[in-house]
Amino acid sequence: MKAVRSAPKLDQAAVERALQQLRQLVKDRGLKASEVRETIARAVLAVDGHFSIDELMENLPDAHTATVYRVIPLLVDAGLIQQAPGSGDQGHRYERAFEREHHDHLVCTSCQKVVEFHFETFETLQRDVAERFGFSLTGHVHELFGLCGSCQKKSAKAAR
Amino acid sequence: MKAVRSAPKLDQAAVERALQQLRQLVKDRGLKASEVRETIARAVLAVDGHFSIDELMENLPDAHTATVYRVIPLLVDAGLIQQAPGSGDQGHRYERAFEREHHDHLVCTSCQKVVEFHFETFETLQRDVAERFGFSLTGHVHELFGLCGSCQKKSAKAAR
DNA sequence: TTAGTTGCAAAGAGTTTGCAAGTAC
DNA sequence: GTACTTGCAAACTCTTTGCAACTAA
Repeated sequence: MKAVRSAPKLDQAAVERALQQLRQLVKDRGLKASEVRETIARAVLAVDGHFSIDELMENLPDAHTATVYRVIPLLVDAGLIQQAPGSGDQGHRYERAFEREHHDHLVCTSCQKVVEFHFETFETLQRDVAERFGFSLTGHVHELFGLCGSCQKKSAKAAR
Repeated sequence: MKAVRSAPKLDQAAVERALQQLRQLVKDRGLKASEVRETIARAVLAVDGHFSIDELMENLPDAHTATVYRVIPLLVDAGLIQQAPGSGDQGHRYERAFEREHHDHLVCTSCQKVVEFHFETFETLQRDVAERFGFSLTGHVHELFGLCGSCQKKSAKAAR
């Protein structure tokens, strides 16, 4: 098992590879090239951690909300981003998926700190479980919740 | 590892125990007893599988939506119900938690079939991961996605 | 020229909140 | 009598959709 760095910044060549991947999908679907779409793609690739649509909009003063909502599914399908934990309660959250190793999340329920980890044993066992029930596994959500070290100390202090 | 039955029906005594648990919480918080609240509690306890607020409302012609939304968090805190997979996209889903063993979910992304399973090894490993990062584990979400046997066959057929 | 893309406004779904009337303690 | 509960309607947030103007191919 190992911790995974939050999201190593992509260099310019990597961004270009991501855009190529997006262009390929656009082409395959018979869609047209668009400057705005690439602007949005660049913006999501520039984010280090998790983001909501709202947060993303702050870096996209020129793109309109509806357009971003229309582009996001394309970026997901192109493998540039994926849903991140915390999605659901107030708006979905995303994180970069492009050139990023698979990982799961450990979230502090007090300070919201997120540790990302990769544990191959989980992956193997998950495939075993799926197989056992006749499923072919295509994905999973695995999030652990708890109190991080410093929040444990804080709450112990507060209890006194 | 073993499959978990969807949600063994609660007998009357069990429902009473659940209500007692709710009453205790209500008391502890200095709230007042309420008939409507217990009606809602009985309704959620009567559901076998997963449910949305909307679906629950159909069994509660007398309770108002706002009231149900106000009571749900209380039922969660009392340990009668918990969030279920599928929450997020269009409204939260819940399932009974009271006198029900812990389990994770395996969901077919095509027909939405849900298999519940319990695999102690996951539980153990999760605690290990949390500990390794200095967290004390309080909960987790673990959902596996894939195609169930019959949907695999169907999609194989369709591909021909 | 044809069909996808965008901005904008309006609509939608799910959920929350303010308020007045009702009720438990 | 005080404080919690409920019904009701309105407000709110996030997301989607219809439409007309624009643009890539």
